[in-house]
Amino acid sequence: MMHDEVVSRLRHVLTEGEIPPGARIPERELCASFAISRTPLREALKVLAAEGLVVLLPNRGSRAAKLTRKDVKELFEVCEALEAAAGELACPRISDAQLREIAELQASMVEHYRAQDLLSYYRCNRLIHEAIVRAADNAVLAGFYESIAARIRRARFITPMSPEHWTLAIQEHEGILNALQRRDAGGLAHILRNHLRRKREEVVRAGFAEGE
Amino acid sequence: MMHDEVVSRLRHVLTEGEIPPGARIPERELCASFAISRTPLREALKVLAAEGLVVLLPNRGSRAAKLTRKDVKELFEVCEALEAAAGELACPRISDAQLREIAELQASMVEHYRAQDLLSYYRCNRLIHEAIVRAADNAVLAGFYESIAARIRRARFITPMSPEHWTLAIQEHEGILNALQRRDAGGLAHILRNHLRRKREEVVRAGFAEGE
DNA sequence: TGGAACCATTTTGAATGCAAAAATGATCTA
DNA sequence: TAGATCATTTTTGCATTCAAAATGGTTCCA
Repeated sequence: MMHDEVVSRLRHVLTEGEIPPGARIPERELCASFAISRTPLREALKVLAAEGLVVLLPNRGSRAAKLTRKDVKELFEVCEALEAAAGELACPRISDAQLREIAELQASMVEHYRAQDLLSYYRCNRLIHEAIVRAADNAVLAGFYESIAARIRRARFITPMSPEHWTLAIQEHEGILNALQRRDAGGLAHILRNHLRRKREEVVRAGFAEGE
Repeated sequence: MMHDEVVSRLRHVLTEGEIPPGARIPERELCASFAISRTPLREALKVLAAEGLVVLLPNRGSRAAKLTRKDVKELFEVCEALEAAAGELACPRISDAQLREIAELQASMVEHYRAQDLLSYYRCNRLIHEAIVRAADNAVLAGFYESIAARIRRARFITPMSPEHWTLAIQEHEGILNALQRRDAGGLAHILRNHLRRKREEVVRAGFAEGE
């Protein structure tokens, strides 16, 4: 198995919640389940520790990182800056095909909203944001965004969504698509910032705390 | 030796130019010079590969990453967003002591400019930018900034600086300090963006290319 | 009975060993 | 002599091993 694949799989295990935040990471079990030895697994753990998904306690093993309130605040602050930058860069760079793709995603997202299908809604939402970042055509930015998003995702997963927020989020997304289509970089950046700020409040309000 | 220390030392070896970009990383030599075995060194290599300082070629060892023109462009684009965000966040958060510290750094930087001491100037410049990021009080942002700056630094080190650019940079820094003192978040973000954009042009103009 | 001290077990972090892949270079052929 | 082929050496990636540290449990004594 490729090194990057181990990192990806481990990241998936951590982000998609199979190991809850704060829990010990069972080195031996994961070795068995990935069918690799401790060496490559430990390499992957160090990489994810550098990313902030894992905390390494010297001589006491590794744990899935907990998100403190401050972490959430910091992650959202940076995410805001990155998404706004992505939006600004995407406006002049986005292709018509990419624009169509986002419009389609937007349409199905609205469908899921109508059907009150939260999970499918989240999936579309995520795909749209990722598509915007991709349209910015900046690998460094995309990497950082992925890393931030992975950490935030866990927090968002556990927050319920109030009907008002949901409606508002849909409206904001209309604005995002609109700004993209008009190639209004400044406007898009502004909307994305507000969008993120609201999401952040939502997460924080949801009484979010995994411990400090 | 602590794991993080190996990463730091290796990062230093790579960024401060002891191993030129594109060069093979001599695993055995580094093991000897750090007095460690291959396992912890390889762990550090994977971490730095995730950071983008090292490229791992499967079964063909690791090399110090080369910066292509596109890399430089991408790094500066992200750096712009991060520094602007840092400036915005720093304005309401910066303490008087931190402000004084930056003012002092600014003063000695001007001194070095007068003395045409480029190296000392660079050092002060770097410390100022780092101080602003620190004042933003956001560990995630600081981590990303450090990672970006480490990669950019090598490019900047090899670019000479024209007298006009240097004078302009000094002027921009006056503006930066001024905006900080006035706690003008928007203004500071704007100046930092321009400042970075100019630095980027400088680097690109310097015929920068380590290869594609 | 409560707690401290001690020992066995487990876990961690790093060195070493081993098999597979790549680089090197020596030989052979046209 | 140039190029190809194959054996040798080196390097890489991973599994295993080993020492040190932490954990857990038991015993012993106040």
